[in-house]
Amino acid sequence: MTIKAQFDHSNCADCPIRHRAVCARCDADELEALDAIKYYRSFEAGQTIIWSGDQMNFVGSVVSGIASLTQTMEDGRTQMVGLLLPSDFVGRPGRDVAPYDVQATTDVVMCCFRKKPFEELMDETPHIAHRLLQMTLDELDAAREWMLVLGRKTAREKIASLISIIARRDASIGQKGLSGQIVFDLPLTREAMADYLGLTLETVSRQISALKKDGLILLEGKRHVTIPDLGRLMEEAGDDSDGGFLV
Amino acid sequence: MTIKAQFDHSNCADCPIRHRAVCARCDADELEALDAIKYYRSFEAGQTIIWSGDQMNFVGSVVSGIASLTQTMEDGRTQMVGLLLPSDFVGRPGRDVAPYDVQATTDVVMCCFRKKPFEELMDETPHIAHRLLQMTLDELDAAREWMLVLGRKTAREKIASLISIIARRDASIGQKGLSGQIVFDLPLTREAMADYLGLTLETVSRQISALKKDGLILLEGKRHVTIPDLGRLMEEAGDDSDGGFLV
DNA sequence: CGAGCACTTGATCGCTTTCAATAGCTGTGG
DNA sequence: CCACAGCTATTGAAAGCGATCAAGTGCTCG
Repeated sequence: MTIKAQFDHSNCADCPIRHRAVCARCDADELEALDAIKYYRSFEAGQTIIWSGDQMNFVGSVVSGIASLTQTMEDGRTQMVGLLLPSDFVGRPGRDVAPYDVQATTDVVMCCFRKKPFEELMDETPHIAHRLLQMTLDELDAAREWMLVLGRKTAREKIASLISIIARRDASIGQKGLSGQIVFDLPLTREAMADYLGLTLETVSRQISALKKDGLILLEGKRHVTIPDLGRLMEEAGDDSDGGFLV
Repeated sequence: MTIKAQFDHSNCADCPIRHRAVCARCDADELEALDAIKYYRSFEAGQTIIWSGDQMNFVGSVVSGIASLTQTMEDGRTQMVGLLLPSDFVGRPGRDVAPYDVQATTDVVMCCFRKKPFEELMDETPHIAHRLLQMTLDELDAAREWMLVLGRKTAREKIASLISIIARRDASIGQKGLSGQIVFDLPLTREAMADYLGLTLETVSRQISALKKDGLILLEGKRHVTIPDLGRLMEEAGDDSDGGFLV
């Protein structure tokens, strides 16, 4: 069930994702046009936002919270194929049917646009189309980065990769630095991590325990993580620790 | 070393990828503008077209042949993250440095555009930007499809997936039907397949032998494949055999 | 004819999965 | 306040799949 949005963005100027979302490049006029076709929806953690195969009648941006794109095989095996953070875009202009399940991993607020008007708007305003192209290219890069993780990394490297990516994204959104300690909460269950990494949840649990034992991460409870040295963790992930690109 | 292009497309109208490439939607004027900044380059099988980290001074389309995008870890592990077929686009407007190696898997002819003028052209001609967005979204879908393969499929399913995807793409380009027998040549070495699938070349070889023994594929020599029943092969790949989307 | 390459096949090893039991936490109701 | 259900997570033991190491085949080209 959709719960009530806990904040009212009557004004796009106040929007927390204003400068990163699909509308980032829009001028006042364009923003007004978008405003006319937008509405907010909220979802509780665990809810499915869109079912694979469903008719899509909106596209939109994640305003707050985390959602995931998931593919499922007939026999039930699942693979997460995308992690949607605030400002990420959901849906594809020009496509009617959703190819993946979209699920709210945490409580999620979305800024939705009715698809038809959005598509028309996109044809008229190059700023939107251009920004969407940029974001899609970024997602493609992230997907390809992830293919390397899925195809060639060991379980330990996969976990280290995931944790350092979450840490970097978190730091990037919160404008915190990457040097010194990084502290954050894992937004994913062990099972969701396993789905993302192509592992079982038991293996995820074991490898997290191992990283903890080796002092690469500190755990308080199940979810609260402190990274004493991100560089060391990224080495463990098999990345060159200079790789400074933030998704 | 670059070898001489074996055909001269003085005229875009004759181009074999005219209707599928980034220029697909362009009108006569736009085509002329593109024509002014284009040039052809040819590469021999095995050549590296672009090195990861290199300055990119062009973008372009694969006209003929097959190229691959590959990521490499410091210790030498590699993962193919994209397979570029005729009409596929190489390079990213707005980015200077190549993030992946691009290699010619077979002999390749590319239609290149100098990057700077292409970027300017893109800002002016929505047809190009729009088509590029479409193609990028398609590639993103393909990448996500592949994440499921890499993360959750068994070696046998991976091989079956790769062969049926090549078969479908081949049939789509050649305008051949998908019913009845499909006959084609594998454009990849066992090692390249392994790189694509996150396997070793020995495992690839074993699984191909197994599929052959089970009658799912017929082999003549090492590369020439006949698929007696694509539906059955796709079942083996773990896909629902109706999944009719062609990349 | 021999070198080089792509590929195949065999034997063994080890990592991740699978199956299974247990711990810890939260919320509910007696 | 405690007992218990339900959930998430941890840990152990055993099995299986793909990797690794190794040898050998078949083809092309000089």
